[in-house]
Amino acid sequence: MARKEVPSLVKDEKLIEKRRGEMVKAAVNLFKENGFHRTTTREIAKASGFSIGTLYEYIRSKEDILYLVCDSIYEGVREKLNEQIGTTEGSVDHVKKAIAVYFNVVDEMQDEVLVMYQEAKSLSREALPYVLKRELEMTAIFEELIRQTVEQGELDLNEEEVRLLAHNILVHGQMWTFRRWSLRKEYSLEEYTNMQTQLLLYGVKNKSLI
Amino acid sequence: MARKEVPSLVKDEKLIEKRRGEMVKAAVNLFKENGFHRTTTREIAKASGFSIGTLYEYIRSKEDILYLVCDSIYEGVREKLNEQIGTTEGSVDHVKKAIAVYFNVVDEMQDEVLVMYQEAKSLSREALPYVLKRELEMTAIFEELIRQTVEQGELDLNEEEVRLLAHNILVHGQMWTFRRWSLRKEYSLEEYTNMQTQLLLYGVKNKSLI
Amino acid sequence: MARKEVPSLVKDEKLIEKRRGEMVKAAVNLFKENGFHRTTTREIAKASGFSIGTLYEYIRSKEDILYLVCDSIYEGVREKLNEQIGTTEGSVDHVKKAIAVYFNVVDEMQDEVLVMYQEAKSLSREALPYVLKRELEMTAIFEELIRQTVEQGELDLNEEEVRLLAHNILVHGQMWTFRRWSLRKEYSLEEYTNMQTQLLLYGVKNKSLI
Amino acid sequence: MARKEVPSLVKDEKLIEKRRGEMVKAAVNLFKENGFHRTTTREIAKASGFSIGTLYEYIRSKEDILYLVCDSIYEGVREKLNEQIGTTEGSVDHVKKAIAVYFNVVDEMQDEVLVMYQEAKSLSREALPYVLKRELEMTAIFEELIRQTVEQGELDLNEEEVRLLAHNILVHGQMWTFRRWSLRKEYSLEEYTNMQTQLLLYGVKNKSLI
DNA sequence: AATGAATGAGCGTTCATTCAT
DNA sequence: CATGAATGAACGCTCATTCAT
Repeated sequence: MARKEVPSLVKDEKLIEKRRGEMVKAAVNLFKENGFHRTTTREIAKASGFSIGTLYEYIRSKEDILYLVCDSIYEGVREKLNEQIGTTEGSVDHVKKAIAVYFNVVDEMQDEVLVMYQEAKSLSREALPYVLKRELEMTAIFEELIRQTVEQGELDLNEEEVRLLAHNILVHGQMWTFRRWSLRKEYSLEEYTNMQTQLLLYGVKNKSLI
Repeated sequence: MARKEVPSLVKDEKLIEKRRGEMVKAAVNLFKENGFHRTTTREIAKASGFSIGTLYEYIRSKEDILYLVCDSIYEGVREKLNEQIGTTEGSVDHVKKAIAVYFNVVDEMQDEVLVMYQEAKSLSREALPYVLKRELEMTAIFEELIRQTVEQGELDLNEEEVRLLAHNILVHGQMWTFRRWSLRKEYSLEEYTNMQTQLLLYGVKNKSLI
Repeated sequence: MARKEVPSLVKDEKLIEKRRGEMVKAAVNLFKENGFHRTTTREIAKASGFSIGTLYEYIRSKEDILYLVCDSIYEGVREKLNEQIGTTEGSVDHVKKAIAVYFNVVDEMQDEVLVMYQEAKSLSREALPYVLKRELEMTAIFEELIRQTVEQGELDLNEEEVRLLAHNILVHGQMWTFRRWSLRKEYSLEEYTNMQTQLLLYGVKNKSLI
Repeated sequence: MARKEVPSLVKDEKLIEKRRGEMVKAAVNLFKENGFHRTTTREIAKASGFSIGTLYEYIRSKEDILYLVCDSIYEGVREKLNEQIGTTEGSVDHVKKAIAVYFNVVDEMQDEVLVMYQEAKSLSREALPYVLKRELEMTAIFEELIRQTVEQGELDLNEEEVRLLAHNILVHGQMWTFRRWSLRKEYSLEEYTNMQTQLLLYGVKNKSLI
């Protein structure tokens, strides 16, 4: 199960790529504003600069657009992540760096990320697994990094904790977009990143431990 | 800004309360299954046991129902929380207890919680603040508890960290519903609660600290 | 398998009957003119004096209208036939009478009959059998009449021939509508009836028999 | 009024003939399966092995294809008929032979015949007469044959009866395709041919005559 | 002569909402 | 207070046809 094939009536693969890119871009903006259900296919066509007929030359259904949007956003996030993280032996510093990079990417693409997490539920039972797969792939990046750091002896976590920590990192990134109505008022991205990194890795300074 | 007033054509306040309760109950079940947009007012009326005409005697628009649903779910969570947490001086044990209680409540009402977080975005700009307010109230419960624990000297956090920790607790509860497709496979609620409590309060056992 | 149930959102059975009657009437006229596929649901709604929304309160799909149209036409033909033929012991005179009555009915309802035979093929595989059943019921009326006449000893036919003759009568009736572009130019209904009756029952005066 | 001229953007007459032949062949198969209205021009182009653009180089509109299809089917039936009947002086045996041949041809081309009679009504008022003309030409073949047989003194029919009998023969052939859902269950082609020939020419053995 | 991307009018259908009873 | 028939704007989608290449 790699990526879902979305059939098109147009034959030129290059053109498909290009046109779909334009459509996805327009769709993201509209979904951002009004959500998937409140956005009409005509609006998407118009905002992409195509007729409704042309839109349907490149997709089969409105839901295809949502899938392409989700897929494209994941791809965007992943790409930026890979660019900036690179592969190294694991270390706590590297994990911290990765968290910062990830939070940065999420911040840059906050609208897209928000759209994806809020609308993905509208995907059909057929398409959903492909998107969840992508989410797991992203989690896996952090899992691997943490696992290596554990292997290097810099962190002390069992396998289950590794996975949960990776989950938590992902979620805190998403929350920066989900709850921005609240978080943005209180923290800058840098503050949020520093504080969450601190809490994620060291927890609360806790006198009861003593 | 307390609760939003939803006007009704019916005068009898008792009746309004009762009927709306029935409508909300039916609506939650339908939203759970099909989401807000895919649920029709006719379906809600039918599932509530009323005619479509009667439905509109008690609300003005479909969105009113969504508002009432969100409000009612928050109320449900809050009620259960208050019942089981009570007010005490703060202590780390008390915080742990509260986390466990909260995660439990979220687990019991997982469908409702999911509905609320996924559909609230469909509320109009007018209604949304009322719901976000509710979210802040819930955060405040944990903030207060943590703040007291800090005051008791059992935790060492500044005000910003108090708020972020409260926020994180909330988020990890929601995450149990949001990401259940993945988490449920790996952990039981108890495991999840224990591990998250551990990570939230003590962070990762971290040799680099030494 | 009696008649196909066509669900309606409206509860009042009397009203359903009435409204559907109006819709069918309007639809027949439009189908006559433009055929089923070229007629839009909006045209049918308008010609019935309803909004498009009201139309869909009484039917589920455009095809339902076609089914109701076919059903209603068969019912019309059958009713008129039963009214005028009555049940008697079979006799050649009675058969002749029945043919004349049937041809008359077909002539009166020629537009409807034409519509039915030309458009029934557009019914779904699910609905078609119900309509074919109706056709067989009509054939059965003539079969029975002929069979009785054979039993009375006035005609000499085996069972297969009885059925084929009944079938031929039906077909010659339909032919009066199908090929009216040609037949009408040459014969009046009375002439057509007389000549076909003659040919059906006595065949060609045939010297080679001698 | 011979055959309708269908303009083409292509000059090469040979090529037009060839390409249209391929298009018609593909179209017949598709119309058979789904009817004229449910078949798209794209499907026809694809099934013919051409692009949609090329299709429109050889016809002006979808309806042109229907006309060509009908014309081609008539031509096919006529050709087969001429091949096998030949021209002779009329005789009852010859008429019987012609009926058998015609029923055979109709049986062989039953799908095509069905398509033609069911879809011809979708032709525009402009094209329809050309197709009806073809039908009359076919009737004329039988009229002539019967007329000759009358002249030979083997049958006793006036001119009107000649024409009606020819009509009836045509119609009974068509009915073998139209009503095959019923007839095929009861009779083989041979039985049907024999019985109809019997009834057409000799009518019912009728004791009331005596 | 051949291609196929582009077009947009028009289709069948839905559903939140109203209002006469 | 309760009902449910009526409404029509708006939706997702199709497909015959055109025309630049």
